[in-house]
Amino acid sequence: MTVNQNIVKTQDANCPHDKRVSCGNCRLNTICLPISLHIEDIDRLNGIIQRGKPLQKGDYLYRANDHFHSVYAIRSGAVKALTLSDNGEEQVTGFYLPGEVVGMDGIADNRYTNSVIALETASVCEIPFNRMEELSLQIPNLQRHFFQLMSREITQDQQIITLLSKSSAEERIAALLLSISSRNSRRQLSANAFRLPMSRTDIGNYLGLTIETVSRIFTRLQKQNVISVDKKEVLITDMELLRNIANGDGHC
Amino acid sequence: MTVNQNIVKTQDANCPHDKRVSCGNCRLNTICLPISLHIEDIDRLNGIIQRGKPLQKGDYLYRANDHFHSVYAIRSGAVKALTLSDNGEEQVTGFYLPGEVVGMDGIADNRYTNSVIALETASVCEIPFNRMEELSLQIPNLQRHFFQLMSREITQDQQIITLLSKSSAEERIAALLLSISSRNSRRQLSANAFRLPMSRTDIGNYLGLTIETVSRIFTRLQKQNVISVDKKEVLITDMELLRNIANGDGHC
DNA sequence: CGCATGCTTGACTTTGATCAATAGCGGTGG
DNA sequence: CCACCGCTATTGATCAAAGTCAAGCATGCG
Repeated sequence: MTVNQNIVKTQDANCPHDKRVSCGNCRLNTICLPISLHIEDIDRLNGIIQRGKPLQKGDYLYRANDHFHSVYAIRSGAVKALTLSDNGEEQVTGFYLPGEVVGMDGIADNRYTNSVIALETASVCEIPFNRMEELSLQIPNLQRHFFQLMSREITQDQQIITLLSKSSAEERIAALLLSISSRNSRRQLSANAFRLPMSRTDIGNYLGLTIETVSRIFTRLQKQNVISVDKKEVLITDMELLRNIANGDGHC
Repeated sequence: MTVNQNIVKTQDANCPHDKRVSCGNCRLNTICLPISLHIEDIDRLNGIIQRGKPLQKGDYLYRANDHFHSVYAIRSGAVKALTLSDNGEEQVTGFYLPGEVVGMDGIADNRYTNSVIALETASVCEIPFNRMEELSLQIPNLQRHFFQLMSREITQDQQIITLLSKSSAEERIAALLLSISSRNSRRQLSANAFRLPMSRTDIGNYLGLTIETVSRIFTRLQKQNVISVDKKEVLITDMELLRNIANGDGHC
């Protein structure tokens, strides 16, 4: 028994896609769960959560126009969300990393407006929305938590709006790098060295730039000794300067 | 008595800023309330709603960083929401017309991230959020309604992201005109003739364009006989063409 | 009336898009 | 093993859409 538990523990620690996890022992629960939830309430929430087999790179988690029934917390890996615009081209609306939640766009009309695609092998926790709603009626903090989650999505989308509306190509790239950096450090990973899970094309699409511009900015930032890029590996060598660039003080 | 009631009724019909309104008799309740709410539940919701004196043009409904305690349904007039970006300039994040709800950005961190300012004389219904939450625990449809409201805000913000990321200046203006048009017709107003409540500066700020570009696009659309503009009065003369322009088929 | 404000229009500049060529890399099969 | 392909990324040359700068006009208000 003790031996078995040790094995499980070891696998938990080593494999980020391990299915045998509950919210109670999940390393990400400070990110995706409200801090003020009681242990027994966490167990009740855990009881409704479904964990399937991991998505492979390129797999859809769901597609735009699918019937909505769940939101999903990313457990490992990374995904992108994208909408089809009226004239038919894709718009990447967000990248989601472990601990973050996708799918809330589907609540309004009971259909997802985004498609979500794995950028690399990724596992997710499925939260059936109807059951979460029922549970929320009994656990006020859970209700509050979901209101907050959705509100945060709103404020983040509005930050993207500001970025697209007001910032130069260089500022947009800098802001994206800083966003990924801070989200990594929230998960106890390095804020300075990381691997971008998405392609240049995805970055360009997300930031409203062409792939050529993205590439040029990366090399320019590298020449300015702000970052060092090797394919998808990024090393931020001058965090302070990167912040200045993101805030538009790059050239003044 | 009968006479008095008639007077009240007359004022209701004539003055959109009249305070003596309840959700039950509000002409906008199909827009801002869930259809599936029972009459007695509407009364309970109405019981927590506060209606103050109207805002005058330029008045703040609340300011970014204010402590969050309420969301607001616009009853009459129009308001704009704006954030301050990191480098200090304003970004208009939305225009809100009667029946629409502002303030949900404040839930995440108990502080508003936007400021909201009246574009013209406007009256609002204040919905204290804590009391709405309590009521939601007893009225599942109300909980669902707020999830949907917030989800709709998310999908709308994502549409703006797509607009800013992918569309030309002309497409952005066309899309804004169509948005206002359809929101007007939802309130039984003309889809073709209306008054823009916001300035050219606000439009440019919202759409990521300079005021000069906004002005030029308006005159260009007018020369193409798509719209007719006189100051803030807009007449859409070719709805079909305007839709084509918004979808990027304007020149192909 | 004179001044401030908001809008329009014109001339010129700049940023990022477009077009095009090339390089690197992983997989596949002869 | 290496020749070939497909895909992604980089780099350069040119172009165009929207920004900037500047001037002028209309409106409204003390």
